Amino acid sequence: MKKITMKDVADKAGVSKSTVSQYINNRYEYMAPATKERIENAIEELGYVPNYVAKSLKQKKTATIGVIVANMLHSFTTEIIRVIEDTCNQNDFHIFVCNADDNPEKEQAYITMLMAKQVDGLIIFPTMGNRELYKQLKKAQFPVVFIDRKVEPVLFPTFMLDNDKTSELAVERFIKRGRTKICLVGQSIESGITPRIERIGGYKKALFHNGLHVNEKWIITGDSDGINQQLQSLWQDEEARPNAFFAINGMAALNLLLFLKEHSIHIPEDVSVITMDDSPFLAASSPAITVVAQPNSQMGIDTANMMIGLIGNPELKKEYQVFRYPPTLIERESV
Amino acid sequence: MKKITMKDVADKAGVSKSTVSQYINNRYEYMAPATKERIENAIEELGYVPNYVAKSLKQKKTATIGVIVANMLHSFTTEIIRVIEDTCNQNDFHIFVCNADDNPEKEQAYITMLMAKQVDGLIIFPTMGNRELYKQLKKAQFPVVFIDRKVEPVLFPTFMLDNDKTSELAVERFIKRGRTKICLVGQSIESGITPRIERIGGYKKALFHNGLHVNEKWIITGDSDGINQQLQSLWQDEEARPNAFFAINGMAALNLLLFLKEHSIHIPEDVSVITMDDSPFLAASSPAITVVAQPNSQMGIDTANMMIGLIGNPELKKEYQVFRYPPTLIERESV
DNA sequence: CTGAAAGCGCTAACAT
DNA sequence: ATGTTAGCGCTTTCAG
Repeated sequence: MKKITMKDVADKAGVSKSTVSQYINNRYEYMAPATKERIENAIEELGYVPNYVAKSLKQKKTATIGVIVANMLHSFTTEIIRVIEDTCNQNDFHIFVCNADDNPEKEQAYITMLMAKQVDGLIIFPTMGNRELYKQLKKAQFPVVFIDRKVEPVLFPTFMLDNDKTSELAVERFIKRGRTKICLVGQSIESGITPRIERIGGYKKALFHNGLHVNEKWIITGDSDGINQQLQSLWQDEEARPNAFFAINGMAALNLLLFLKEHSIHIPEDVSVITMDDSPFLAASSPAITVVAQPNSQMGIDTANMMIGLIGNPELKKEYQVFRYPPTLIERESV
Repeated sequence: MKKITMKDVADKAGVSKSTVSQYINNRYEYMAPATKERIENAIEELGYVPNYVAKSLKQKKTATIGVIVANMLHSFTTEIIRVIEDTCNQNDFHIFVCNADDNPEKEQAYITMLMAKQVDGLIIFPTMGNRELYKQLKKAQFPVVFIDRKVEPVLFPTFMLDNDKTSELAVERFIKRGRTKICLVGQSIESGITPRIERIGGYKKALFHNGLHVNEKWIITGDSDGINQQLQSLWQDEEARPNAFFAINGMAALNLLLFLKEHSIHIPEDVSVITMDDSPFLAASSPAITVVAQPNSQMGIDTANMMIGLIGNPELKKEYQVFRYPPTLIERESV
């Protein structure tokens, strides 16, 4: 089963390749209606599909955007990918999604691979471990947009949640309810991932503004095991027990919920809980969990549009501002 | 910022393009060490990245596999994508993921697009709406593998859950607990999506084998609204009330859980619940939900390996068997 | 309105 | 051990 090429269509229709090319690219202006029809039929009969690889080579553009996500098992991520895909499709771009798994080496390998594949631009949830590479991309004036996390200096347009506000929303909700012994639970901040650091910063600021002091013991970060152990030991000391928990991401929320369940600590009677990254299950669970949600769709749409704009006019500014999005509190039953 | 090509490297190293090509493709056999080093340096200094588009055009293969998923917001889907990506990467293939959104037209557009991009093969979660297209792919002997759903006749290797067994596991667990008024909840079966149909079939068989009769009112399918309404009206009639619910996918589970919550129907005191598609949240909720889980990783690995095998030796058989995977019951607190 | 021809960046015989 | 050459399938001037 030989591949059908443009030449086959041209031969069958009795015209030259270039005329077929015109047809494929919807430039019928000066084409005789009869010619057009003959080409149409030939394509139909042969089942011809144009070869984008050849087209891309010639045009030096692929109409595809590489998307490198930090963790694609996260619903936050998939929701954003989905709107990015929609927005790109509307503008005749395709996206090539890669999962860096929060691993800088994988990220680097994917960036190189996507460049080799000649993508027209890159949307990245940066791992924070490839500053040098980002600089090179900037020097090459390659279109890049960051989302969710920022890398200093801000070489590329960056779209992020207002993480300070996020923590403020949670803390003030707890205070309103009269719970001031507030514990924050999150994943490791060792690799310097901005949202985590900013949310902790925002938590401290919010406590301060409300005249509460920061208890370092009430800032728990780590992997599943680490979080669990710290939760355990924190709970030993009855004096030190918090009466409210703010989980700053889905994984931390899970560990927290599991811990509370195991120890038969009741929500909201014993402790209040607010988590981030809404999931339908959080609304369906008992009690339904109050969350701070982020405007995923808008962030995805804006990111994609910025990317498309950059591809159209790849003149990068020296430095960029970070675009911030306001979080919202979705009140349910856990506070 | 001009793109660096192989010619630039060749000039700089004082060799010909073909020698550079040899180097790039790790064929150093007959290459003088000095030459190798000069090329190495030239590449380094120039920051040369090979152009895969040109390579693909020449070699008539792209080392990329297209993956068309039915719904990428589903955790079942993302988990499988992840292992497919890993398996492909280990074999030096890349994957291009597209989200058909359970829409046959989108699926068709993506198939055409991916063919145009010259992918070497296609892994598809089929929407069931493109039988003709599948036949054409078969006729062209194009490597395709189906996952999750089957299309009759089985033109391509197909990897699926043993859906009969799935329902049997749930039904028998309910019976063991003494709950025989078992209601099944699922999404619409109008478009003929196999897992849904098979799970309903399996449910009926399991009831029959256990001497229970099938009550059509206890088979609820539809979209969120539809499920909700049917649940409402079913619950009106106290005589007809089931005492066990089997939700055959994540979305149905959500609707069910929400309904039970709203009506303060307690799990497991009032009704038993088993759902499908495990999610960490199901383990953390109160009560923790018993689920029937599928071996996602194994299915993904086998699917990817089959695809890679097919690409290596694209001789499709006339017809294929369906590879079935056994589900497992994860007992928690909801039965 | 249509055709001829050059070339995108790379690979793979085939020479040397 | 390295260079020469002929395309891969398409687009795009430029002629006619």
